[in-house]
Amino acid sequence: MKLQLQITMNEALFLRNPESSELGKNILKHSIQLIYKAGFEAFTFKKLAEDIGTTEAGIYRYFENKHKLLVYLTAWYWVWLEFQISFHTNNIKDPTVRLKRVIKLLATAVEDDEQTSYINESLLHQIIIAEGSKAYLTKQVGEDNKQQFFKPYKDLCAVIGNIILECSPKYKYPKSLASTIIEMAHFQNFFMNNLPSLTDFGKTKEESEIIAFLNDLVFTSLKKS
Amino acid sequence: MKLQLQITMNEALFLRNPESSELGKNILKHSIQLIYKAGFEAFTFKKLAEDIGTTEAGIYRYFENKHKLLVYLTAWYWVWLEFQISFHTNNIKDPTVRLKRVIKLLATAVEDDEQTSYINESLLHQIIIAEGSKAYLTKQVGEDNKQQFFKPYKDLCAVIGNIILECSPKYKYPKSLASTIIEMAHFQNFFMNNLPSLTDFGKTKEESEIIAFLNDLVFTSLKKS
DNA sequence: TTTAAATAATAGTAATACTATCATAAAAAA
DNA sequence: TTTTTTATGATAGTATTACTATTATTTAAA
Repeated sequence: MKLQLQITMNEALFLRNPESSELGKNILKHSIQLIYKAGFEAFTFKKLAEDIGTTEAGIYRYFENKHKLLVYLTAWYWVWLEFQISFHTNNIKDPTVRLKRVIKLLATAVEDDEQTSYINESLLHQIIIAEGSKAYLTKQVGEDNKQQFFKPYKDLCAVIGNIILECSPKYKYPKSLASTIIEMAHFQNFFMNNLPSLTDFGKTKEESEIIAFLNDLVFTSLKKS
Repeated sequence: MKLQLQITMNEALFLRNPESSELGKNILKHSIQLIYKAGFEAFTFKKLAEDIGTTEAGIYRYFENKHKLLVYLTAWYWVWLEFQISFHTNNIKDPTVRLKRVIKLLATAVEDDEQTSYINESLLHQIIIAEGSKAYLTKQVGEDNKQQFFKPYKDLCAVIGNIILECSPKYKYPKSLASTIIEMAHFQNFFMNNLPSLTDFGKTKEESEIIAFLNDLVFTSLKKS
């Protein structure tokens, strides 16, 4: 027996539910590997099909295009991460301890959790760092938003915003601080590894330093107010 | 007579210097308009050529591909912004006043300054907000960085980092805070206008609120240390 | 056992991202 | 002024991408 956590995704993100078949699961699994290896720009459905051993048309039955697939993967990640957060902060009363835990979860490379065999959370985390913003930095962001594609991201942001308010009820920018924490947990990681002079962690390249930076940033802001 | 400020760009960014000819200047001018209107993904050299009234091959004589053109535009913007910052903070002794001025310049929509007829700084600022990260969020970031394509961005970050240190010599994360300010000045703007629930400014959509948020974030961090 | 649904195999199209060639016009050097 | 260089325009062509459509075959459900 095995506990399987099933994430229900927005139906408008796919044509056929990829979690409902072997081919679908292979699409998720191999797209994560391919995007991770080649980057989103070089990633094509043709290469993905070859990788899986199916045809291009086969992929198109599941996803309209690669943008939708990226949005699907990012949405999946945010849902998963919100679950991780609620799991790991459960029963912690002190909101500052909870917020610290959140920052750590955001900024730490995840280990593949084996619960979902076809999603490698560790690779997916790396994809979110390097490609995640491309899901919304488009001309269709308004359309996509209307279809609720970014709800998981917004939900996570709201959760973190609420913890911030618990820490400091008078703080004026809980949501902006929440989105800042999320984005910076990823960007500082990308910068540290690729453009190190944009950070103070170029020497050590330690995630723990990003966590320390974010903790300092957040808790001095909250202590004051 | 007119004072013309000439920005010297990294030669590896182009095949032929676009500032050296009418066609080149047209490429810059129209690419800014097109990327602004259609977004970077939908932007092609063919459309650009049609817009200008030249041929695709004509564009390729100046830029190797559209990625290089985007990197060129972003690099140009950061050089220009650093000049704006040094101009507007000149003779201000108090580093906190200077840092506030910097935050304001980063977060404020610029007016087209007419000094450079073929570059519309206002549109370019919007492009940087929506497309700027795509210049470095690629698999080639390492290669591009070796060729110094991101030097203007890093220089600006260093300048801001130094002002931060002047404000607060013991602060431990000047460069990370600088890159956070730069990125968040843009991302909070994008979120405010496109995914407002990720911010606290969805109602008013005022840039002044972003500035207030960043000031609060930065100066509580610096006051403490 | 029939019927429906999913997949594989194949083909085809329009657009994208280029490269190459040659003629001509304009500007710089001789 | 003539020659030579350099930039542009016009045209063509290729490989890849981003799809859509059709039909046959396999698998699973009724």
